[in-house]
Amino acid sequence: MEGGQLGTCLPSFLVPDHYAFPLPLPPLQLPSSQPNNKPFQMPFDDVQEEAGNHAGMLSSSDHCGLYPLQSLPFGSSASGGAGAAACGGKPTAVGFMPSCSAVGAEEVCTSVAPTTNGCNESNSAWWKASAAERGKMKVRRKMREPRFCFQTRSDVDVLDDGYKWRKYGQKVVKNSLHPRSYFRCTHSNCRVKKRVERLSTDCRMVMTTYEGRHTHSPCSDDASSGDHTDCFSSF
DNA sequence: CGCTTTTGACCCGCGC
DNA sequence: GCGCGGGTCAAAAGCG
Repeated sequence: MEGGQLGTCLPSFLVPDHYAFPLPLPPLQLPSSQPNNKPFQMPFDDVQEEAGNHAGMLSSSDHCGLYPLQSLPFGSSASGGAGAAACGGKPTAVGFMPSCSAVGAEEVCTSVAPTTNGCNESNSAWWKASAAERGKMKVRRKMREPRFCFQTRSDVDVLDDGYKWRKYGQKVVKNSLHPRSYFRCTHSNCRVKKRVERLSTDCRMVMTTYEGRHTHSPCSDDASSGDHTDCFSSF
């Protein structure tokens, strides 16, 4: 079910060192048959504006396939047409902002669960909470995890980011032609979730949203991604 | 047989 | 308070 092989290039330059990134940035790799993939990322957090500024420094560094979404309408810093300029020469990215409005305006994370404490509530399968634990779930819902979202042009819905995911739900959302899929990291004590959805404006574009931080390296899950250790160690 | 996916139901937050 | 919509649960089915 996973997509193509992992990439080897990690855009660590996108991440401000003080920025509480939700998870090690996945070395996403799109199917090699899609040379024109132009994924772009968009950090979601209460420091997103700053993150955006950092991202703005690397407009020319697109060799890794990831680049910022400055055109997203978040905050006052988002200027409507900036995207076109920021993404100039990257036609696949420009023009998909529209439905991003739902995303861009969407979540701004307000709480960042401590990486370690975040998992101490746990059991190997925290989501299999008993009815008695539902109360905790409610609280958890309010406390949103840091999120990280990006879009890619790909034929496959789920990109292989080196982690192992289990699908736990799928839902048709309003104003979207395609259902949204919900995934959880299968690793013990890891609460990271991922949402995958194709844009209604362009079915080739896949919007992926990560929520939470991985408490492990992708290598521990998937031996095939062992050669990405170096990339992740930078985090 | 164990793990994953599917899918309808349920829960909860939010806007009106 | 009510309805809507998003997110999650959990049983059943599918798959290797």
